[in-house]
Amino acid sequence: MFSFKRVVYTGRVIVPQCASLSVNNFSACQFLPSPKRHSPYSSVDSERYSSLVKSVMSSKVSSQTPETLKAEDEHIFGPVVREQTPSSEPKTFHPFLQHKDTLETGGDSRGPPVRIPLNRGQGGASVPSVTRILQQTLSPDQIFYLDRWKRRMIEKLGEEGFEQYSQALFRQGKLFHSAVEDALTSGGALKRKKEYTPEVRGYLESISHTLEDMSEVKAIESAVQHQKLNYIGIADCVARYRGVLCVIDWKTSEKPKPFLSNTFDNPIQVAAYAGALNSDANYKYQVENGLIVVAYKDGSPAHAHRLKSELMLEYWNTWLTRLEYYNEKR
DNA sequence: GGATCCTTCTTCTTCTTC
Repeated sequence: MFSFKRVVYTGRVIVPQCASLSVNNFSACQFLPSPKRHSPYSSVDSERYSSLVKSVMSSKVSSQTPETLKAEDEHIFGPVVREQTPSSEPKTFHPFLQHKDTLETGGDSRGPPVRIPLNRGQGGASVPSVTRILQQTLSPDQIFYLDRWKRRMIEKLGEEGFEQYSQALFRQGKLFHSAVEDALTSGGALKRKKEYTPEVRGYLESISHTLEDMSEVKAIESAVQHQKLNYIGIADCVARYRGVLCVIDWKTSEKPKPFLSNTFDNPIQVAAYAGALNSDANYKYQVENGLIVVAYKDGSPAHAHRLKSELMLEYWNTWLTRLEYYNEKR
């Protein structure tokens, strides 16, 4: 095998023509067999070039990161006059919970779940949605990594292939959502496997253990609106998970997401829905907790990330800063 | 009927040993 030391030893960086190679070519040449003795590079001052080797070796495809790009840009174009990015604390405080008298229990109603349709009648299209706001207030780093991912995918699949791939991801997500909806409205019981299309079978198997922990489904695909803060959204589900009332978001994912930190802005989305629901007169109860369920196509057990009330409050603050940022930008 | 909306997804990478 090739150890790092050996790569340094083969020391391709010292060859001037290597400098003109693309990083791709460079990474290909690093895997050339390394002669153990009498190497023409053995006299190389490897210490002197170690940082260069390190920087080139630090990425298979590109050593660029948001930081290096920023530094590079500043060097070439001078310092950037940057748009204000969201701070960690919102400027104005808005309560996450509203009327404390209706807190938690959510009453004793055990009827069928509600499904409040989105009514854009009065507010019109001017009321922005949670996904729109999150999409438009991504951090520079998020934009960088998403762009890079897209670029690489297009290189691999071509423009058309990438379009099809994206559409397939969306279609799977939608099918999965409606299958879960179906299962929840029929009392939490999944149908027999055969009754689902192959596209969603694995995902449903993946979440089956979480459905067992679900009870008292109160709302499904239901619109929420924050009158004061002026935003809308559609919450996937409100139900009890292991006895705790939660706003629940179902996600499908190609990659495993075992940690909450793997879910990017999903917790902010859940907190935004919960905060809106708590202020929305259509709902006669308050929800303090959240749940993100990440389902996998191969049927492996879904990851269920619980957002307890303290954490929800933190994400609520993050949401408020994103919302402020969005409103300032407009 | 057409247009628009909400949502559906996508990021996280560096280190150098056996």
